[in-house]
Amino acid sequence: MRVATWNVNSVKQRVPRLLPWLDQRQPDVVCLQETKLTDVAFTELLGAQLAERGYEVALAGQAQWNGVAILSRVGLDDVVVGVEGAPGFPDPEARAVAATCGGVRVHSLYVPNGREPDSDHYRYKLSWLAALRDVVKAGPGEAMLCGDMNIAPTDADVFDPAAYVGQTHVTAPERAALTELQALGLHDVVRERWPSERVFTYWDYRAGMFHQDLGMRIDLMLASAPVAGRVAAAWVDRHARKGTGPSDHAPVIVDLDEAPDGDIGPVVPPPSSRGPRKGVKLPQAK
DNA sequence: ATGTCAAAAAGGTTTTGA
Repeated sequence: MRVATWNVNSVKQRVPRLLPWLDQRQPDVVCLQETKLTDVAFTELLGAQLAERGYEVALAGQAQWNGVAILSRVGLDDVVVGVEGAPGFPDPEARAVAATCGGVRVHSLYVPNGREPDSDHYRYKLSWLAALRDVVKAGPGEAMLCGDMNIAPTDADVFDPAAYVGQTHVTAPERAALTELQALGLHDVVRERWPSERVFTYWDYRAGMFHQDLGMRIDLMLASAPVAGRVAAAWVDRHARKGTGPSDHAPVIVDLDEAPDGDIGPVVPPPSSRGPRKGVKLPQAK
């Protein structure tokens, strides 16, 4: 099962990049953030084209800002919009949707930006993360938190730690909130796969930042242990940040091996019942 | 020039958010 997350920075503007990307990468589950559309407008824009590709869609949108979605072609059950108990700013914002897809509780998350440390928006971010932790804690054991966390977990996740001192995304309270979330048993599967590589998911549009690879890793896929143990690949699709009309974020893609209990998808028959493969010479009986 | 992009209200540009 291939799961991806992508902050598209307006799904309306990104249609010419999103549809070819779906066709090329063939993700089974896609978490989108910053769709910036109401659910009605999203469905009018993409409903038919996603259905054609076999995706069911769970939406938590609003006009103009924010907006998240989950696309799935491996089932989409028990959809929950929002984070129970989370604050608004001051009204609730469209920042979370969860669904069970292929046996995994998938969360598409757009964590508040925080703007300035110690601002109202920053406090909102921290409260929102605390509420998210409580929801995940009460949830099932097979879970993936996917999305734009607006936090760089460590200094290795920003191009120049000195340039970010005193700015949001890197402060100790934000990192502590992320650590508390991960303390529920979640694995940062991209960092675990690439422990000492330069890996970014976001590059500012300005000043040729992408071209110089001056970015941040703020889009994360956090998997509970049973899911993390199935990770076959985990990577950032930098190609999607190139070319004409990209988002300022690249997608993150994680491939999961089949669940060990085999309740995901069709059971492959054992080799003995499948007969010889083409081109394989069997010993001849005499 | 915060070397850009996107949305919306206004307005043919400015404000807000990232």
